[in-house]
Amino acid sequence: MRPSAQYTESVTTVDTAKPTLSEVARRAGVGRSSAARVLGNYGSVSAHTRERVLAAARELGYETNELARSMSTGVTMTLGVVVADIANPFFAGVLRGIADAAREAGYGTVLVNTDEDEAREDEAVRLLMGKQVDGIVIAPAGGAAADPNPLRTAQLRGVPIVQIDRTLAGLEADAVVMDNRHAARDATELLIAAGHRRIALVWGPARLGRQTVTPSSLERWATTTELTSVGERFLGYRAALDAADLELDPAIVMTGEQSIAGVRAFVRTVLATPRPPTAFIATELDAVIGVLEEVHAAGLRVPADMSIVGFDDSPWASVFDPPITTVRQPVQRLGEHAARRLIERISGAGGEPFVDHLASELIDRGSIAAPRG
Amino acid sequence: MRPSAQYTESVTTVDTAKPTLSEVARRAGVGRSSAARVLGNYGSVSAHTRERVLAAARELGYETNELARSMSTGVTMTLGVVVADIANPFFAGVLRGIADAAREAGYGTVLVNTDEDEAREDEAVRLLMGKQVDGIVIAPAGGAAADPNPLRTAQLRGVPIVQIDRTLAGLEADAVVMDNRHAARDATELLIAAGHRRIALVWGPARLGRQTVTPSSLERWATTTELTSVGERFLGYRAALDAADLELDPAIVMTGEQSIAGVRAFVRTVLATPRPPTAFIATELDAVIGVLEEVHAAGLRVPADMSIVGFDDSPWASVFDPPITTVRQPVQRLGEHAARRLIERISGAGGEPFVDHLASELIDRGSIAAPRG
DNA sequence: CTGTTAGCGCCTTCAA
DNA sequence: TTGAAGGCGCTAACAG
Repeated sequence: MRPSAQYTESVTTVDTAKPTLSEVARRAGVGRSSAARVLGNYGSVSAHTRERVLAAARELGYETNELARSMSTGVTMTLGVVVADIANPFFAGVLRGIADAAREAGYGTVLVNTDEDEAREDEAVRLLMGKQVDGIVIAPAGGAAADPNPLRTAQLRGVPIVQIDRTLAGLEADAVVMDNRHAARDATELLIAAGHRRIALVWGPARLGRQTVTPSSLERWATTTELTSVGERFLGYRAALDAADLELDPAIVMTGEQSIAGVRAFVRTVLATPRPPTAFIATELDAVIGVLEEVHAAGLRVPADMSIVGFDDSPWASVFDPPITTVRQPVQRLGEHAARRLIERISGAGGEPFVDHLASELIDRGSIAAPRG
Repeated sequence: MRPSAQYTESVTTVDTAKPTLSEVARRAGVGRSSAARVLGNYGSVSAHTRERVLAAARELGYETNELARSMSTGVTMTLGVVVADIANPFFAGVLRGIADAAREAGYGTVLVNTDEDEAREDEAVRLLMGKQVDGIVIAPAGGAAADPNPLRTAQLRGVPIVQIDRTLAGLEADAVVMDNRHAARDATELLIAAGHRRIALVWGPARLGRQTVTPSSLERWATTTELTSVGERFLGYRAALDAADLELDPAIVMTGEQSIAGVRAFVRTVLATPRPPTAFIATELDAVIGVLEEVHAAGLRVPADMSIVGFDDSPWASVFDPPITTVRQPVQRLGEHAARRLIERISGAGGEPFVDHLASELIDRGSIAAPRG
């Protein structure tokens, strides 16, 4: 006969609903607050009551209602995460890092996708605020859209925010980003070192539009406090060209629609040119795929006829023939840093907002060779 | 002068904290319940009060506290999701589907990773229950570990559960899975049709261990109510062989450590055999990568020397040279189905638990050819 | 249509 | 050490 057998009847009765602290207290024959003290372990209780309460809790299968707890403590132990698309390996890795670091610190994670849509992003932040998350990790999509911007409001309300992957111009919040500028510069320099002089960038900043790249338009890019992966990669690319005294030819910097289709169109156009590039830097997964497709379709061989460097490493890149040289980004680490930073802020860490730059790694495989003739 | 200018002072005062329904009511000069009625839009209120309340809410930047709402309604409008690893493209896609379908129905999503660890899974379920989620989507890792299994307890407590990707033997809950058996059978038949007679399966069920595959051991697999992707794929493979009167050779069914390293070891061993297989079916992303690596390392050409069919399609597979024939699984759809089903159950839908099988698509590209002479 | 009165389950003074 | 009482912000019956 098991110790709890005597209670069997009431157990079966109660078992079907969620037992509350009061029920545990009653069954243990103690006051609610005593039960609360041992179940929430705080305050002090006699060894005797503690055991009685614990036993009662076990028998009832008691599980504390975090909602109620949050209600009275004002803390939910929950982090909100807002990203464009969790199906994108980049964000998936980041989320993994966030979730792990959060869990380690006892925090849960609620997720919202926005597809880079500002309205949905605002909605997402509002939702998270409604759920009373303790902090928010966000890859901000656009500028502050509405005037009473939910993100800023959240800050005002005292909810810490950590930006990832990008940075908003007017938002005074911590950020964890890749060191995209360096990564792109390294990639470009690797190609230059191999002898390339005409290196196409796929894709570059969409905003460049059709306008010629002037020193002043570039200056804007260089001096804004806003960080975008595309913008930074462009600047790194440019810096490398500058350092090598190579001219930046806007014709081989993709500025159109940022999609696989856009990439394919751009690559096809550029290859049909009198002076086609001898190498491509593909700054996104989709860019890599698009370039690979079109280069292949054009009957060019990598790296003999065309050199390629990609971003967003994948196991596939290494089994490719030839293995593709890529920039590997510590996505998971980025997520961990962001979560840890956020939790520090939640815990009251002060100080100016700062940007955490994570170095990525250039994995030199076999997709670069000297340019033809 | 903007309409709210007259309130500027109090706005600034209050703006820094989260305004409550009471404050809105006070400022609007109405009772709490009236404010509650318009903000929660239920009951009926005069147009006049409604406007006053709305105005006050806007001025204060009021946002309803979902926690408190949940507290009194007993509903959180939140789905819990438990998966092995969100960084895995399969689960990432599934999660995307879940999140989308959930959002559409007004539900939020909280995520927990388990790394296929049963203890962490139990912990995860408990956590979700603590957060009072309305339902749980789970890719169950193992058998019901502890006796008071959290998952079963959750069910007892009235929280609906939908299993995805796999199925637990004793769990009476809905499930949404891929039709792995058919997919594997189709893949195998495609190879057989191309003339292959020795087709290796990478990987197969780990449990097969070193034991010989006997009719009875197979029967167990076939009759259990437990569904695993590996097991089902193995059965599909076997069914295709049976139908073609081909013998199943355990030597070319991988049963070891399910990892890239395990795959490489297996492939190397099998290739060194007197009668190596002429084709590989790789049932996981990692299996595909491992096979590709080793086949390449062995100097074999695809598909001339070796045919390959993979699972878990990827953009990379199509830009590969040759493009890899793969089984594409509607991962996102799987997530959507699971979430919808779960929400139906939450909304009170009755009926026996049932299993929803999703068909996957065999994308025939270029990695299959007739076996060498 | 409106305000009053109770809770939801927990934490937290405050006396005892 | 322990219990009683009040409150977190909201919804929900209940009168008026």
